[in-house]
Amino acid sequence: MSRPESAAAAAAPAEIKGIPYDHYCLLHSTAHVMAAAVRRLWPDVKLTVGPPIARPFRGFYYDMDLAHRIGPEDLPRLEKEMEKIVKENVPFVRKVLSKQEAIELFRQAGQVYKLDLIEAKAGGSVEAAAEGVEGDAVTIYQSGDFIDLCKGPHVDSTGRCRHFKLLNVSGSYLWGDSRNQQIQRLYGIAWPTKEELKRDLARHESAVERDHRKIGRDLKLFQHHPESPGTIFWLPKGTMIYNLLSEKMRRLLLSNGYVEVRTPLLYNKSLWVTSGHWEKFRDKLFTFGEEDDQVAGLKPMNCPAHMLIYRSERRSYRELPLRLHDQGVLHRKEDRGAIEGIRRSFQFCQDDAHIFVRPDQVEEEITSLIGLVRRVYGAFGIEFRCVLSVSDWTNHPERWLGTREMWEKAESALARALERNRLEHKIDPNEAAFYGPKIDFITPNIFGEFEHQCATIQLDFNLPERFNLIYVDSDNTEKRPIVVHRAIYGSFERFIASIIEHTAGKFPMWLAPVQVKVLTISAISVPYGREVYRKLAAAGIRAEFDDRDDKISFKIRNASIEKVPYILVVGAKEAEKGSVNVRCREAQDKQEEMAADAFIKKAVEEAKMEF
RNA sequence: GCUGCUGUGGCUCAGUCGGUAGAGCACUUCCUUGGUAAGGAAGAGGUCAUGGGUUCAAUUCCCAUCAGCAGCUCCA
Repeated sequence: MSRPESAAAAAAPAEIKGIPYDHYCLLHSTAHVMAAAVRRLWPDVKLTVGPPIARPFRGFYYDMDLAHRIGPEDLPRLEKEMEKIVKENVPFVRKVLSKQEAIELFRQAGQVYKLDLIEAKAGGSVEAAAEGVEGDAVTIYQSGDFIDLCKGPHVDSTGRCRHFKLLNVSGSYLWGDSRNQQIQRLYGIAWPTKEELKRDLARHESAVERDHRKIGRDLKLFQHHPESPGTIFWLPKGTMIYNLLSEKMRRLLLSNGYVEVRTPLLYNKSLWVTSGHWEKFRDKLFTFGEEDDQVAGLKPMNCPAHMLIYRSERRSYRELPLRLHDQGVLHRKEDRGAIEGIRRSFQFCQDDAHIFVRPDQVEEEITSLIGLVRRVYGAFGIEFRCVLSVSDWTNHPERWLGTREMWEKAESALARALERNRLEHKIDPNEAAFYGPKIDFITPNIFGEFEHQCATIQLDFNLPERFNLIYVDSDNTEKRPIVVHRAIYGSFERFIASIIEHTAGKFPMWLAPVQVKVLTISAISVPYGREVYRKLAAAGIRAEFDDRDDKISFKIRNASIEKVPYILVVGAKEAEKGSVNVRCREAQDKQEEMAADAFIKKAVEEAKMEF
């Protein structure tokens, strides 16, 4: 390896940005190869940054500005050019220049964005140090005639970058800042061996099949219509899932000290002014009415309504924690490009609750919440990672309500709770809600990378202040409660999207919209089949009866595509014995004949809810 | 919202180098009564997203709008 920075190299970390070290080097190097190939085809290209990424899939991209619009049809050509560079097998050579030398080098090459990086003018989300600029020292890597500003590390030579694939092209903002111009971004993947590349490509293909939008359409769970863009029409089977989750959560919470409320959708502007939504969340509010004093808005959150309920009585310290659960319908006017199937829509519904606590109750409450999250996600086998989102008062004081002191208190309380529950977590500055810091629980995306925010626990010292909430303490003095905003599923819509993608539509027995499908062999067996179907229904099993005039193999194929957990085949043989022939989704090659009543008993047992 | 791409029967997709369209699945009817992932036949179904423009003629070319997709930005 021609990496002269021996000290640094010796202490190579196990992984960088969640990617194993060696793979990181390969991805980064392949990004250079891609950029070099782009420059050969379109010499006017001006490069910005091209890092390895862990999300939405493990790969790399390179952001670049060039006159030619790169389309999908250009990718094969570009890949050919990359293959040539790989064949040339030139080493990646690291050099350290002074700032002045580097500026001279990139100025001559016409790489203006690299100059911005060196001179720290990039701004946005880009950090110069990550690109190889540290003090007066500027690190560059050269491979053949291609030189790039880069901190490294890299593989030893372009010959290592043989197994790659370019995936797509899209737009991105210069320096990741939406106020800047749009440039082009090329995505790719790379692996050390052909087999690994093949496996990853297969994963990308199967991801399309797991996509909740496709499964939602195929299994008739939900649909969308242009007449109400960005919203969801829940079909009977999707509604079944929705209601089961809703009911299950309701029971879980009611047995954990919550009470449930129902609150209006529409409120006067004055409420939103009081809550701070008018100031900090205005662009997401759907509003009605022209004259200022008559303006009303659809709620984007339930919290202000719950503040009103809390404030409606004089509260004692003995009542706390007061936990108000609300499955109210929320509306948020999202950016059009942000809506995605049911995962993000204009209208949704959280398994929301606001918990009013005394300061001495915060940590315990959060601990028990973490327990509930673990219980629910464990039941589905969905993994999560935690992120502590905090405020950034230094750079964006305008984004937060209240005072810095309040925020620091809230943030350290959350950090302590995470510590106490031994939850590993990342800290994300500048990502807090406008009223308080939060712990988000992130679940895997379709590639298995942690991406989707579902459960959330948010601490709020601001709304109690704004709504002037008080309780009477044991010493008969008035005190201010703290509010915990929390959701376990997050939203039903988003959680269902995750379940669909996690299970690929093979819902667990208790959640499957159709649990059992009874198929008749021929017309003779219809009366017996109907009898079995009725018994199932009477036992509370969600069953369907397929007595159509079709061959059994055809009906089995259909039921299999619908991913029904149990298929019961009934013919003359079964009718005679009072049995059913059971075909299980999880072991389709093994069919088992058993007494109809025995199967019903087993199905009822398995259909019991799991948390 | 921004950049790029897409929009043909319910679904998946052909096609028309400008002369108003086709398949498979699904649907209806008939034949078939068949034992573990597609039996056969016939039929019905589309003003080719919408609105303009160019043209003798537009589903096809151009523009706009709407909707969707890949990202960016943002979030439950």
